[in-house]
Amino acid sequence: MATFQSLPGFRDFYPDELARRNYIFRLWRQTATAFGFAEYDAPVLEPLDLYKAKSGDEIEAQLFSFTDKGGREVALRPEMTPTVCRLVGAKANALKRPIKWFSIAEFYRYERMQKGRGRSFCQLNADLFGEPGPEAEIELIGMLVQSLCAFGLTEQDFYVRLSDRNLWFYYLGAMGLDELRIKSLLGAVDRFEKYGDDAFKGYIEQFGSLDSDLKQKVLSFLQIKSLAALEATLASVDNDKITERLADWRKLLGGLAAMGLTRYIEVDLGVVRGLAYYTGFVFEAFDRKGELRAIAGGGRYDDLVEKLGGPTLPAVGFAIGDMTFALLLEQRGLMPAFVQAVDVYCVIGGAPERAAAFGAIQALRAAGYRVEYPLREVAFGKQFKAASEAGARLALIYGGDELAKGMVKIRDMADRSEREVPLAEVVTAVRDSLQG
RNA sequence: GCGGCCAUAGCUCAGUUGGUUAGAGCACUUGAUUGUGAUUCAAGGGGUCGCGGGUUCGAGUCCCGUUGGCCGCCCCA
Repeated sequence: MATFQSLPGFRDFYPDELARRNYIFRLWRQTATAFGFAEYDAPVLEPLDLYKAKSGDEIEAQLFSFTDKGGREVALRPEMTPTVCRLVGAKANALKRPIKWFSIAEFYRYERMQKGRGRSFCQLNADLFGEPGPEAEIELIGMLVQSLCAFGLTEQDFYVRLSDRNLWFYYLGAMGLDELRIKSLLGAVDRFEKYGDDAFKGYIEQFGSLDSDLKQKVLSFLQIKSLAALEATLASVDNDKITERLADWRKLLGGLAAMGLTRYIEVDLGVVRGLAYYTGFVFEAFDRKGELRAIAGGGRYDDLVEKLGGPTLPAVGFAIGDMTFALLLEQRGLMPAFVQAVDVYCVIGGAPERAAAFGAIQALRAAGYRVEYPLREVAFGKQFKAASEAGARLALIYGGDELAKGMVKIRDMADRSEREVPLAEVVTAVRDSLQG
């Protein structure tokens, strides 16, 4: 047993695991780039206050935080949103709108480990700043869906639940409730799926009682699963904000429909997301089987840049975590096997042949081919076996017989055919063989 | 922070009511094989049985603690 282990909840990435992570990152990056998002990165370590500012003590308890040698209170980043707000806020006036940025980064939370959750994990974060209308949500939800579809996932595998905190506020506000009561009720809505009626306990403790008519209205609102039902429920409420908001909904759903994404989207007012900084549309992606925790989540946060000291700047963002996502891909058999196949394996007879082979090996590698050869003298049979195990498409045979004629033998590992080419023409011969 | 289950080789696991020097398969290395790759055969390396304490003539095995892992609760940005 090794003396040292990685810290609890942290992951080592051995080559095959890193290959899988790189695969996920590569398709995420490809997708984000296709959607016109620009990649950024920032420090892993941030001032603790950056996270204290926007969240409460519960959040702070799950931070990897400490005092550095200069006496600064610092924390490993638990999420990207405050950081990206800091970056955008600092240069907001110089950045061309809309600002579309993404990052793929590692985060740290001091939490108990669970399936799909560790103390370190990676996320794709995408954010769009400067667009107050639902056009921003269309862009981000479209990208979210494609970030999952890029791996072969379909509407059979996942769906996106779409909801709106604004409409909740307008609806409950029109009934005369103040902000405090509305926020408490939203907390209950968030928990209702899990706890049923017990979800309202907090509200009752806080405000003494819960009017049964109000409760009925909340319950029927959170069960709304379509735009039509939403419009029907709100038809009786005469309120300009609600009318405008329903227009936003139509624009958002219309845009997503035009992108062909309707089959991935489910309107579901039961989703409100716990986090306080969301201010409008919110959305979460889940696996259809309901076996895993949320795959992705996001929403609008129009006040956060300003709260963190920047200008007023509307924003929408989402994040996908790598752990649950990788579990989903594995469950659906969509995680490819990664074999680091080489293009060419050089079979080398002895010391003089080795010297001759090295020139070609260097030239082929410089030309971009993956070339391997045995570091030590090994019997021919072993070398062919090694070539085969390395997945080589070609074997270059530097043997005494060939070199005596000024030739190299090229063996096609798949069909076992062989031909000889002059030493000086090895690179072009390899190129021809690999292209053909 | 709370609860359940678990811990023997790199991996998957055997290991009898507590009894001599702790095993298998896979993987790895080497050889059979000094010019031709998926087989086969042989040999080898690798374990203070997670760690610490206790019971016992004797502990991988029983007891306590601890650390780590898996799963769930709280939480989930």
